[in-house]
Amino acid sequence: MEFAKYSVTVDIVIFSLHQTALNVLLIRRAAAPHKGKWAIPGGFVNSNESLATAARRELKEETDVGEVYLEQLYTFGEPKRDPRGRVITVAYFALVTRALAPRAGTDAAEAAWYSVNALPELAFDHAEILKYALQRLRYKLEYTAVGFELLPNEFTLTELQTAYEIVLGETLDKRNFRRRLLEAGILVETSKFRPGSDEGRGRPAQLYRYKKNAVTEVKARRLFP
Amino acid sequence: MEFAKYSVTVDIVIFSLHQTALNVLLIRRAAAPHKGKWAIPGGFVNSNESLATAARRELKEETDVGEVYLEQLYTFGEPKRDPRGRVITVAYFALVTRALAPRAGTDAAEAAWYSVNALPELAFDHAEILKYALQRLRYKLEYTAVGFELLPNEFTLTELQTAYEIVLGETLDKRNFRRRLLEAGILVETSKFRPGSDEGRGRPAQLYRYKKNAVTEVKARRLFP
DNA sequence: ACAAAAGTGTTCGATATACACCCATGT
DNA sequence: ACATGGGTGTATATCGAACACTTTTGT
Repeated sequence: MEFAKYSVTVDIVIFSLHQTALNVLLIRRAAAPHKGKWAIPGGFVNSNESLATAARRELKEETDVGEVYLEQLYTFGEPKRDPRGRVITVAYFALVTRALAPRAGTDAAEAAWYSVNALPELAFDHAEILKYALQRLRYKLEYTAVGFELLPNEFTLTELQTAYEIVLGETLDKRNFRRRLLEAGILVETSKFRPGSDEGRGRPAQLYRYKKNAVTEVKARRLFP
Repeated sequence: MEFAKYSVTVDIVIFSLHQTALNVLLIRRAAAPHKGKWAIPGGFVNSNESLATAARRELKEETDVGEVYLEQLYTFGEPKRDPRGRVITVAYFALVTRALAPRAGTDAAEAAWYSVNALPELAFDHAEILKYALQRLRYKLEYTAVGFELLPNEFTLTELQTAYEIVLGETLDKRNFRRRLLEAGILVETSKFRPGSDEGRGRPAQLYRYKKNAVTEVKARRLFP
């Protein structure tokens, strides 16, 4: 074909919860351009793999996770966004379940979790990508049940509520929260209990799991109006 | 850079209303591959233009429209989706205001509007793209006020309601519809009236315009729950 | 006068919100 | 016994759904 060809990358905004903040995984660039600056992890798409496969591969390179929630976000393709030449990036966002030790990939000097409330200056147009991802995450959380993806397999209702509160940045009413999630029919109660989290004080909380495919089931039904 | 490069195209799902059906603009391919098959219009991205600019340019090549609603939809990049080699396409969807005579572009033998209820067999993975676009349009219509983009500048409330009914595929209550849209504060009434549409019979209807930026204003407030 | 389409309010049920106390456990 | 966090119900306000008649015009 006689038409111009461009490099294509996938960049992945990886969200996770640590303590009381929503975090994103960033890498410090080991090479030019923007050497030394923090950036969203990503990489070039191989010629035999689909975009989603490339995203999943990059995700594995950065952090040891099994199944994760992964969704295509938006494609950024301004002509000058990369000084090396035209690079079109398909951005994804991922939700991972806990603070796994991040690995520095091949072209990264370092990898670290950053709270979304205290981000460093970012390379390329990554600030824009991240802003967009955050907006989408908040939006999705209100309308669907992706919140679980940020928690381990089994969790207490308080942990789940806290996760929602951290991401949405507002407090929620405990009774209303529990009623809504239980009535939505996306939770399965287990018979296990976990002792109070603060030094074992307090009444043990029941552990729940979520139904697989719950995310799609709840679609279009607003969870927190 | 030492990495593989790929062709990048933009494909645009152009929606419009004709009479009683939601239509899409399709072109018949003049060249291989899939010569003679119907396809979504699109083309290669030039090296100096952004993705959105490329989409807008292609849109103008296919149909003479001024301002239109244009939104990035999704990026499709399966390795084998185009037999010529790896082609990644950034799909957009557009809403245009009336049935402008479509023009056959450079690589099209023919262009025509097709009802989304009676589509021909489509080239490449375009059936998938179109299905996705339709789903997104319906979703957007419920949550935001994009419906106007399918109508001329001035319209009657009945016309607007009909547009919603056609796209959503269900009938709506007249009084509830009017109340909701008027209360949403996105309509401006004009002092003009249009004589009854069927041979001038019936009471003339008041014409409305919509506020610019209305689409973003209504975001996140569900219009038809 | 009649046919055709525009326009207009109210009632009822469902759902969201606001709110405070008792329960189980560890020390 | 007390400190800590888990768990539960009800009353009120708001919003959506259902529903039928009057008005204006052309013929």
